[in-house]
Amino acid sequence: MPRKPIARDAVLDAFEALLIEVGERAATLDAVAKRAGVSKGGLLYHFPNKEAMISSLLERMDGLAALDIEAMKAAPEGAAAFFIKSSLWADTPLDRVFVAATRLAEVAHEETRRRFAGIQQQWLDVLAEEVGPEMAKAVRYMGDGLYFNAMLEGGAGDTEVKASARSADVGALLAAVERLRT
Amino acid sequence: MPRKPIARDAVLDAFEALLIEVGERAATLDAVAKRAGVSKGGLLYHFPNKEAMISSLLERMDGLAALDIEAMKAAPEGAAAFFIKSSLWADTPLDRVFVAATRLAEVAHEETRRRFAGIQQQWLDVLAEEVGPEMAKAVRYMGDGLYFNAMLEGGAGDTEVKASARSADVGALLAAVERLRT
DNA sequence: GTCTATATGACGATAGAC
DNA sequence: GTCTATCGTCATATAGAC
Repeated sequence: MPRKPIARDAVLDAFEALLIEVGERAATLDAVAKRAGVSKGGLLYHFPNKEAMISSLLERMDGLAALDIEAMKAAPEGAAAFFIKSSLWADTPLDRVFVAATRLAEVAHEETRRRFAGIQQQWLDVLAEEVGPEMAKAVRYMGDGLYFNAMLEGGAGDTEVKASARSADVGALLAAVERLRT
Repeated sequence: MPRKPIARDAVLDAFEALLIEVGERAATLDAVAKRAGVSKGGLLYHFPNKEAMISSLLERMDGLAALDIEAMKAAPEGAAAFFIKSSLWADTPLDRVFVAATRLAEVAHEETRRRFAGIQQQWLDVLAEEVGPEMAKAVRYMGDGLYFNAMLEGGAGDTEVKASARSADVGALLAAVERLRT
């Protein structure tokens, strides 16, 4: 029963971190290899080309998203409140892949966009069960907006200040969700 | 009283269109020149380097955004409803610069991020006057979410279908805004 | 498995003709 | 003002040693 290779994951972690911190353009094979502590040749042994690396990142995203959907369904505070709270950047593994993958989507990477659409639809379905299809949309867009702002900041300066500012906003959004629920 | 140069604007339009349709990475000087119908050398006569082209695009964005803020303040249906409606992609000049500029922000372009932050703050101020600071945030994030989804699609396939799907969502969001206003 | 070359091809930018 | 030609740099990917 062989364990999953470690170096491969380290490379993927480095790719993810660079996408988040410096954007798609600077997440080059050279930079990823250096950050992962391997040579470029070593990197390309694990992933024959860059597209393969992206594919693996999307696999990781789908896996973590599936776990998140389950947690959302089982959340005691309700799916809507869970969704808003988890739309806030918390540096979780899921947050990280999401932001990383968004950097790729912005570069017009079609496969990435398709994956996002699939996950968003699942969220919407769960939300609709709780608050109805109409209000589910309002909640969904609020969460997307929260996420969008986290993503726009990325590794920019003063990230902590902005992140805590958004954290305060979550209270307002949860209050809004309460009012919409009735 | 010399009119503004035409070729310059044509180049800027081409740059904007490419950012929207194919993303930052493919919006190269070669591609922009070709689309604008000039040679690369011709392009670089108007804009000494790529950064200058980006600066001009951001100037265009700020100018159009200022007009939008004024319209928002004067909107008969109220600022919040105006904001939600105008967050929908409608292929207006402002919509176009926004999406184009977002492509740059995603690539960790600091100056672009700063401009966005400035505009968002102005929106929030106007919204707060109408519905109070707390609910202004809810409205703002809904609008951001709407915008985020339009942006994620970009020039992707089947854009029209998705755009009309979001158009239907606006009704739900306006209903939500009504419930939050009271 | 991981490394050091190196090939190949873009991209941004400059020089200088017209 | 707009063009062609070209340079320097950097990115992806390949070949082959260890």
